Amino acid sequence: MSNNQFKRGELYSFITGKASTAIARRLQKNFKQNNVDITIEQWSVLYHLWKEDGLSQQQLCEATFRDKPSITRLVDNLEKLKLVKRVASKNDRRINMIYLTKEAQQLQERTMEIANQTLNEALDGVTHGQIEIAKEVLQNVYDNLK
Amino acid sequence: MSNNQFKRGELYSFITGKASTAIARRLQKNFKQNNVDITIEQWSVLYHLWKEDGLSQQQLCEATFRDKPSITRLVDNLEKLKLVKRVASKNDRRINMIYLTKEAQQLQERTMEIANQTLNEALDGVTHGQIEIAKEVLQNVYDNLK
DNA sequence: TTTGAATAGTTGCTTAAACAACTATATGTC
DNA sequence: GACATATAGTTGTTTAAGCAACTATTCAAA
Repeated sequence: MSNNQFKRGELYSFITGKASTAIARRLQKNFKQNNVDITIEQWSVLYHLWKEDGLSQQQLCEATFRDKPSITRLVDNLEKLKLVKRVASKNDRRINMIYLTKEAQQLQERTMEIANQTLNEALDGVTHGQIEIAKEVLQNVYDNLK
Repeated sequence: MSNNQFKRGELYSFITGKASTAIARRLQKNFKQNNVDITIEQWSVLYHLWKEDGLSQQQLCEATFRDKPSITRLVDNLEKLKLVKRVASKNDRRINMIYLTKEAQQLQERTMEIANQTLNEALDGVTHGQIEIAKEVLQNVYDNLK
């Protein structure tokens, strides 16, 4: 089934993802205002480590939809900030397991609160039903392209 | 009215905009396969100039949701590619009017075709009604944050 | 067991975003 | 007209994405 239901202006806005850009910018701003000095990209890596600590870089690639060089460099920067540590796997020395430091563990509650608040700001006036449909569409788009 | 209807995993995916990232990557790939050697960011600037040639850099900032340095550098690169020209305004010498070259005019039809095809790939299996609702939600989010 | 392929991660290069600080021109007010 | 202020654009710096080419380790097949 083929669709061609977008007028050009709408197409453009969909492609550029101006809504997700706006959310990202607002989240970054809210981090800054709360003296959380990390980027949202760094936060997105921590987010997955809070769910499961000790992921490999490869697993972080899959979780965050980033390529390997991007994760290498994000982990580099998180290590400089003393938020994670690389630990070579004993079974397979190609693999780096990434572990959170205590400092990073303490960031979880604070930043998740800020992220939730940001999402509430973003979704003000949007109904639950609308959100469900938007989620379905975005997931469908992602599945079509991955 | 406040919403807190996202579970964390969903929140994350919404914030990271993985759908729009996927569309952007696919569009870039499709450009490349068709030997269109521009970035999608450069294309997004050309897109607005095709709608109205001779916009100022400031107007391009507003149209593309970018800040001034971003537009300065995109126009720099488009100028290097000989796709646009800066022309100082006679009325107000602070202003650069950006004009498409013939080369850039010829890109319009080809690239819009690729963009439309890409969007069709992305939206395969999504109904018109769903798209309408998703658009509303994304616009609402954007308006809440701008 | 050696050789070739696959996997995990790194490095180099180019493009872009965000922010602050800057220059140049225009405007408005006294 | 002089001075403060606003506006348009540029430059410097840091962070990140995407791609290709690279190293190191593991695995598999002959």
